[in-house]
Amino acid sequence: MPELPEVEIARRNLVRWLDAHRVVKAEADDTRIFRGAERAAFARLKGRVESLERRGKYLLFTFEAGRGLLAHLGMTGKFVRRTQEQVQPHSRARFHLEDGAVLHFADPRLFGRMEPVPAAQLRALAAVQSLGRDPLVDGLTGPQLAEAVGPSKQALKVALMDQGRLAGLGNIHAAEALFRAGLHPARVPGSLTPEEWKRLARAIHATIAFGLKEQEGEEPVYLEDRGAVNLFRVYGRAGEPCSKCKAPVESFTQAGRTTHVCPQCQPLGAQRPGPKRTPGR
DNA sequence: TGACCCCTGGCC
DNA sequence: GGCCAGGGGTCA
Repeated sequence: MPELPEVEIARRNLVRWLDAHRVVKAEADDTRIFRGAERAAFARLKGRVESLERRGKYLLFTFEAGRGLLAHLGMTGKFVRRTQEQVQPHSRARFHLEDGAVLHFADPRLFGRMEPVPAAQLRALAAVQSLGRDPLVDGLTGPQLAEAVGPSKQALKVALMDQGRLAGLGNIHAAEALFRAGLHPARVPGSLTPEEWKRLARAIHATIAFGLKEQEGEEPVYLEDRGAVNLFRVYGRAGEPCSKCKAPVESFTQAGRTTHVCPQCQPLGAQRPGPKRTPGR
């Protein structure tokens, strides 16, 4: 699914496409990607895109004339560039460019979201305001991670995916970062040492960098959609031997999501993952 | 704070 | 043919 690296790749592609050619026409189908937002306002987006920012998994478009768009790819959304003749399955919204190309927002499951708003209001939207630190945009050190995630009473992985604490990590990259850091997803955030926070911050950066490197290119193919090729270290590998120690990778459910973990490389240790335990530090 | 919901392609 | 996947919003 689109998490921080996938959305960042989408942003880079869009910048490249939209820098070169203005939008001459925007149109969108009547689908639930607009939720409560005004679909007619989407059709008024045109001209040059002055800036395109990413915060967590959100894209913030600023068009000329003060028009703006907040976009979220949901779980299956992607932006692709096609010719006018090419048919794009599940196309929900389109930008027609002056060179004749068409940028489609394609989203089979309709979990994505488009919200046209005046550009001046983009940053004030609740969805954007409530986002925590973005590792790529804001940087992320061990102490900063500890400050953002440490106070959470939720399991470590659940807290990492809390967009209000840290913006951009989803189920896959959170699991991968924890594996790289050798930390169990069920650890209590308050129990991590400064050294562990540092390791985790580094692991998050490494996971994001890997995702960016693997997915750079014109056509988005999400890592988990690459057929038999699983490039992840633990995600989707339940029952397989761990790439480091050969112990079988395990999976369990946390907050309704599947978590993958190597019990050897990511020991839970002596800590009781039980509730209410005042964080030691 | 957690359970549920949306939605459909892909896989068993 | 049925179940699973899950980001994020909503609700109890």
